[in-house]
Amino acid sequence: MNMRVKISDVAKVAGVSSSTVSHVLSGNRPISPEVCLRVRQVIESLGYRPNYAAKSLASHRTMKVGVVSDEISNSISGVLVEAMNRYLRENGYSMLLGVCEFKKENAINYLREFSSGMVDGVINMIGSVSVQEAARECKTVPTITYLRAHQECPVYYDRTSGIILALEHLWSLGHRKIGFIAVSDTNPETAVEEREIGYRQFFVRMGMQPDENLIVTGNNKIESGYIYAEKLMKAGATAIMASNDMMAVGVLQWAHQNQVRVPDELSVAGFDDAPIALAVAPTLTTVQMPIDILAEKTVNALISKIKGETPRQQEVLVPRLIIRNSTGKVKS
Amino acid sequence: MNMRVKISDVAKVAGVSSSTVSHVLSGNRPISPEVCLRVRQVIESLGYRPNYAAKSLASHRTMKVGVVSDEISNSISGVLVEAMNRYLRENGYSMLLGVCEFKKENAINYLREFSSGMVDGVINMIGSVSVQEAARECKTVPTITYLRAHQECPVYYDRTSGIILALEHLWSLGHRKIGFIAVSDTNPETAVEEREIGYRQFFVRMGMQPDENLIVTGNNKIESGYIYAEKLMKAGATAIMASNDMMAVGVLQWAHQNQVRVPDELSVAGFDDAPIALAVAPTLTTVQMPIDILAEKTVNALISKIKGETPRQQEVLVPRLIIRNSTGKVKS
DNA sequence: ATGAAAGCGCTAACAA
DNA sequence: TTGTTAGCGCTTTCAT
Repeated sequence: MNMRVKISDVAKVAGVSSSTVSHVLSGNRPISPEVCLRVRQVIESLGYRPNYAAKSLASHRTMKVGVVSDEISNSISGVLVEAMNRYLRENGYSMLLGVCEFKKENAINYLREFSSGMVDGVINMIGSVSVQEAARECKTVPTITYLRAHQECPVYYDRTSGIILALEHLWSLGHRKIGFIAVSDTNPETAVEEREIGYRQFFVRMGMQPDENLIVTGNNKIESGYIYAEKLMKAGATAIMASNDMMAVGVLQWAHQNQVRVPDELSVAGFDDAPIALAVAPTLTTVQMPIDILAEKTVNALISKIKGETPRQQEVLVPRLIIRNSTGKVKS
Repeated sequence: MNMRVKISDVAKVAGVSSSTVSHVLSGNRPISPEVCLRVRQVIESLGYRPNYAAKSLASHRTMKVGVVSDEISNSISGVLVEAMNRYLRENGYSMLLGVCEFKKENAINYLREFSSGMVDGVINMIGSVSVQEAARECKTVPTITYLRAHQECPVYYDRTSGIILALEHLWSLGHRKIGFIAVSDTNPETAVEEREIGYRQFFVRMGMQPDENLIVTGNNKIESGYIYAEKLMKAGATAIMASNDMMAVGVLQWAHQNQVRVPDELSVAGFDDAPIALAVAPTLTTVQMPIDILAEKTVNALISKIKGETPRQQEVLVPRLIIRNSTGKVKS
């Protein structure tokens, strides 16, 4: 092992005690200016850096937060993780990221690993891990599960009304036969998938029976949109609402490949407002996830929890519709 | 602080010494089957989990690798980070990720933080941080800088010949006026941007002077493609080669908005083969980064370095052209 | 095959 | 304002 310079070395050279050096670094006890300066110079000249493990062992704090996510590239979760990272750093924390690749086993491992003194708090973003499971695995380490209907989650984002917002927009453009690409993943906190509920609710509210031929279930990926677009068109859809942007992009791709003009012959709407919504042509009308707010509130909630403050009541965020170029009046 | 169960508690209940428990866990000393079983049962029933900080303080190992990257969402780096994460875990390491948001200051901070006993090794993916700088900040901690021409980097990927590959393809389709969107970011290890070199080299090889009106410099983002597409078309380009996929997507977007049909009226090629290359319509012809191989070789090199093995010689990977639907014969 | 005990490098309570 | 010292919870050498 490399003989690194330690706090006692600094103390010796500076002619003070280790605890003085420690306090110069932490700043939580008054130090005379001269001593402070001298210690800092010695630290500089010796190239001293505090040992992280020793520090956290002694102080019972790591200033680290563990985040478990299924993926980070090519999806809205990456944007979210980046935003959380930003807020964590603003509060002096570093992020330890566990990427699980949709394997629950990985997620559980990360939660266990993280909570054995590795971090001060955990953010669980894994859809298949419930609030209770996360809390159980993390034992005494403060844990926040991201975006669930469950009371203990600091923020919740109402996907049901998000879908309704988009459907109202399509309806106002004259669309009546609106295809819907649902998703099967239901999180453990809600019995049924919220976006599909929104779809069904909307049509009932409009005095219509939702047409089962216009409802298909995808896998959140581009391919689902591509595959189901044709089926929905054949079923008479003049517009397609997808449960996320990736599947909406798949629909656009199918349309392009089959000379179906968007939005003239087919309107397409997505959900999330992922970066890709702006990259495709035509740009995608979509329901926006307020990523920054979600990240901030989640991080803040965790930090309060770490500090032992009593949690605030759950906040419910209202979705916003972003109208771009993939939706238009129904063809007459 | 929470009174967590520690190794001595397990030892007491199991009627053995702490060191025996430790060895049951690590497996690096023979233990009698009965003792082993008893200890494991006690561990289970007490819900014991080793304290991470104490472990690394005593063992001088963290089994963690720090990765510094500018971004993770919406770019090829996220895919790469995910791939590295996979290989690291296969080797028993966890990843500590530092997202720097293109601020060099953040990068330096992460490198310093990581190398103060927080990780066993560091992977530097920040373009503006040179091999030397990274090594300096990380002191005695083994460090690998990702994808540089520099000798000490385990893999290198020849972008110059990658561009030439794509240009040969366009040339064979009859294109002679090929616009090029370069990028200004040059990494500290190479004096000039390699992709631009490739472009210039190609035309010289074809016995032509590269036309300066057909060369513009973008910022790696979609908007650059969008902005420069028009300029390059006006300069007579029948095809546009972009230095990355995002800018190529910007060109597609401009084309779509201006009723320029791709590839009938304009061919477009990108670089990287980011996920978005498959999401757009038409799908993008591009030069593929061998992400998985790059990730594996980089991770393996770091792990060897951690183990103190002598580094192997740098490996140079050959790019591959992926022909999709955004390139076609020049219009006659 | 197992135990005893000396640290790892730091923080924080207590003393001065 | 500063120093002394007792741990933090584990690994690992040395003994047995």
